[in-house]
Amino acid sequence: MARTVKNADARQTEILDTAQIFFYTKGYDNTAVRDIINDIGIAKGTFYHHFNSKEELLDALIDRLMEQALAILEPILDDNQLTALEKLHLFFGEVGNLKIENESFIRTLLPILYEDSNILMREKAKQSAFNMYTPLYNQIIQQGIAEGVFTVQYPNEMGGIIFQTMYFMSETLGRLLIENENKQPWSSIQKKIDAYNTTLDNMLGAAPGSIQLFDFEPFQYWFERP
Amino acid sequence: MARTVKNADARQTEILDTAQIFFYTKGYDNTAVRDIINDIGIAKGTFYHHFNSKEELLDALIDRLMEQALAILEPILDDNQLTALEKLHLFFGEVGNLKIENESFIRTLLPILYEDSNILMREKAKQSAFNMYTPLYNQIIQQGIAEGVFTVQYPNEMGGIIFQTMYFMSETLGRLLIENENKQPWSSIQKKIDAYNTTLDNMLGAAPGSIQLFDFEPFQYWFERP
DNA sequence: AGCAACAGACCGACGGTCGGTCGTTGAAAT
DNA sequence: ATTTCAACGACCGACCGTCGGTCTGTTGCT
Repeated sequence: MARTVKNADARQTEILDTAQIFFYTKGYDNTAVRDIINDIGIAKGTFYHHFNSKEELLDALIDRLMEQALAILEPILDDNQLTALEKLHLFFGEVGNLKIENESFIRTLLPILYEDSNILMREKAKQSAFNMYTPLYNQIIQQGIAEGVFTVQYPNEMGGIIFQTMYFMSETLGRLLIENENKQPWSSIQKKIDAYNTTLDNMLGAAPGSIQLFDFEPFQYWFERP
Repeated sequence: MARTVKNADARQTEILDTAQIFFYTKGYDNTAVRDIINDIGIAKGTFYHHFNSKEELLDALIDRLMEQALAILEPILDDNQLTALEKLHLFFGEVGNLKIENESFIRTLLPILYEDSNILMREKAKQSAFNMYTPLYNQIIQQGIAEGVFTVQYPNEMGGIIFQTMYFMSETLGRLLIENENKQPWSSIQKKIDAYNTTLDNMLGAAPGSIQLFDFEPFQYWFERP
């Protein structure tokens, strides 16, 4: 095969980009290294020259995703104009990609993401996200305490717990969005969301109704049009 | 090879027993179907006569584990002598196997359990446990509300959230127990546990100090002797 | 010349398949 | 009541395709 030489960074980016498309489309386990290299048009040896293993590729991909997320989150965190509650809501909305323009992307991604064959990717992403989010949340919580809107007994321990709760909420709702064949009425979904919001209020010692992680309208729209 | 015939149930149990030992010792991914059949002394075909796939074996094993757990939990749940708080604490202690006599077993199991190569097993177990625990917790929560010790706005949604929080606490502590090379002092571990207990108090609207999921003494002992 | 980038034949291990074997069993035939 | 025998299903193990990963080179840039 014709040989084309690129510098290492460009080739790695090319592999990462292609892998990301495959992982989002077929899932990690169901994507063979062969799929990726055939699509790019490189040989096995080239791939393993840049990555020591398939799993290392996954790690690199997740690292990149985390950097991209951090690039969105840090400006929010550092914005002195925003209250702690506003930051919390922005954190969830911005990176959760809960926007109407992302609908078709999310609708195709979610079923793949939650397949059994994609567990490794999900788990690694969760671990990385946990490590990234925890200090950020801790900072927001401290700000909230300073503003008098949060009352937290163990502030430095709370960021991680908040992340875990939000993560589980996302996972629960994500799975509902997939499985929902109009089985559950919107009211019961809304109740679940309210329960999580209330739980977060209680965890943070915030006034009832402080935490509102979802804009209901677009989300209801998603649920009722499967 | 010499041929021995057993009835289907006996053979399946034999395969399950052997698989369990291997999965607990080497992990799911690192156990080959060949390992299991060689150990028992049966052929490939025999295995696939009883189970359609390796993953189906895992599912069956987890189902069995859940049944065993349920056999412990239901008598506790149905015991009219116990308060909601007592049941909650028993639930955690009994099935968490947090007993001194299990120490060596847990010390060998945990590192295997939390290996990347064991994610599928962990995830499936979590899903099954979630489905099993949620209604049980809901029942305890209702009892607690009736007893006046819990104040919960969304009782039917709370069981799942409680499970998730406890699950994450277990995972966090389990990982700390593995990784801990005496890095973290006991006081910081204790603080984490306290944070989770307080969080659960807040989530359930219980009086501060109601939830005490750990006996500190044996657990501290585990942590300080790695 | 030297070295990073690339190529692709090759390897062992894996989960799973398939055609066939043989012990067991229950009902029909004696 | 005993014998026969066909159907059943537990069991066998050679075989298959695919996978991640290795190794021995070759190419082209500096």
